[in-house]
Amino acid sequence: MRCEGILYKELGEIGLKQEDFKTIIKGYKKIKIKKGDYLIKSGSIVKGYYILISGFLRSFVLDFDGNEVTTNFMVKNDLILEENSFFMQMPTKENIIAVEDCVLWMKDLDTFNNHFRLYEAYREWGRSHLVRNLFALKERTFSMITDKASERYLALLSSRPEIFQKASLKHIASFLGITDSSLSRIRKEI
Amino acid sequence: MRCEGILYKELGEIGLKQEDFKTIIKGYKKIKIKKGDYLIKSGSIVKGYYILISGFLRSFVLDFDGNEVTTNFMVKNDLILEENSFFMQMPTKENIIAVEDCVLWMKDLDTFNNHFRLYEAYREWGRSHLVRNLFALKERTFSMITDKASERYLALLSSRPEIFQKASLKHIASFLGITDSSLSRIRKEI
DNA sequence: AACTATTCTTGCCTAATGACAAGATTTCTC
DNA sequence: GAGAAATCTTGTCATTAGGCAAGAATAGTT
Repeated sequence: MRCEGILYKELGEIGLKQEDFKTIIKGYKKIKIKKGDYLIKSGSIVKGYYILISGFLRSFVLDFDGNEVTTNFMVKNDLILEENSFFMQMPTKENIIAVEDCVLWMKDLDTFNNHFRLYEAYREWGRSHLVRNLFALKERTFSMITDKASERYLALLSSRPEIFQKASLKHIASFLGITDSSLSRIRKEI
Repeated sequence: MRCEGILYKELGEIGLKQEDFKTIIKGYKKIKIKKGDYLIKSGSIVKGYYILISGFLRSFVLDFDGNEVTTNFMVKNDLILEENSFFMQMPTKENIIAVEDCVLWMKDLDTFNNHFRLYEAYREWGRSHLVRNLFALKERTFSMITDKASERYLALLSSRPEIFQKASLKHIASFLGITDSSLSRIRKEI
């Protein structure tokens, strides 16, 4: 099936035996959500991690005044994992909303833990995802400190151009840590 | 031995059998470094993760112009883990330098992987540390976007007061993402 | 197509922070 | 404890980005 290609791509190359691979694959359920639906809602406990088959998602948190601050965008093939809530089973502060209709693979914590215990290669895979997320976040924080908004804008434009096809400038601005007016002016300059 | 108290505190409560606990403890080597020494140097491959027994450390990266940007401070009991370099065995961009003489427990990757494979409780422990680090980093990034410098200063002052005893204002300023002059003015206001 | 809502741009003014440099203060070293 | 080095403060001025509000442009809806 076409959709499973993503799981093969993600998990097919990490050195699992054929049958173990099948078990792991079976642990995923396919789910669909509509544009505007929430995949994760602030205050709830995240029940699974996801791999995005198709569509586009945006995550955000609310600041003190209730304004949305966009924390990330997720495109096809991305792993969607709110670590703190998923692993600790605590209410999350994050919201993840579908910007377009989305199809995803989902795996719940029990299944995950089971497979994690059984398969070393799967553990490696999970760990490397966590590490990559951490690394990306560190880079983002660093960039917030050292680069000015226009530089962050250009960097994002060249590293993740898909975002600009699907997200509004308002949300991109908030992801960059600036207001939409400022982003508009920056774009005018360039 | 007094130092081992930290390991007991970290690892004693995670539900390991007595003998497994002993094996894990034995995997640590004690190391000492002097004030001004580097625990981790940019460009090198990190060979272990550490638990700080005593002393104070500061991590930083260099920006484009070669200026230090302080990324964190580490106090007694903290876990010191440069995930990307340790797990992926790639050269790190981070530097970690001893602000005071330090004593640490260290565990290398092979030993870690071994124990990680054998003991589920140890896996849990490692995972929860990664998750906590990620969470803290997310909070920091969020704060960089939503709070102004003076608020970040006050938040740091109340959440991690030890830092103000041991780090210079210059380094604290850079951790907060501002210049030392700005920090000086902020402190004057308050 | 007409209406509405949302997004995006722009103007004007203000606030926050940086850059640079000069002193003041503290710390370190011999 | 004298001198050097690093740290911290302060002043002046420039730059960046925000707040607010009004239009322009776009998308969504019936």
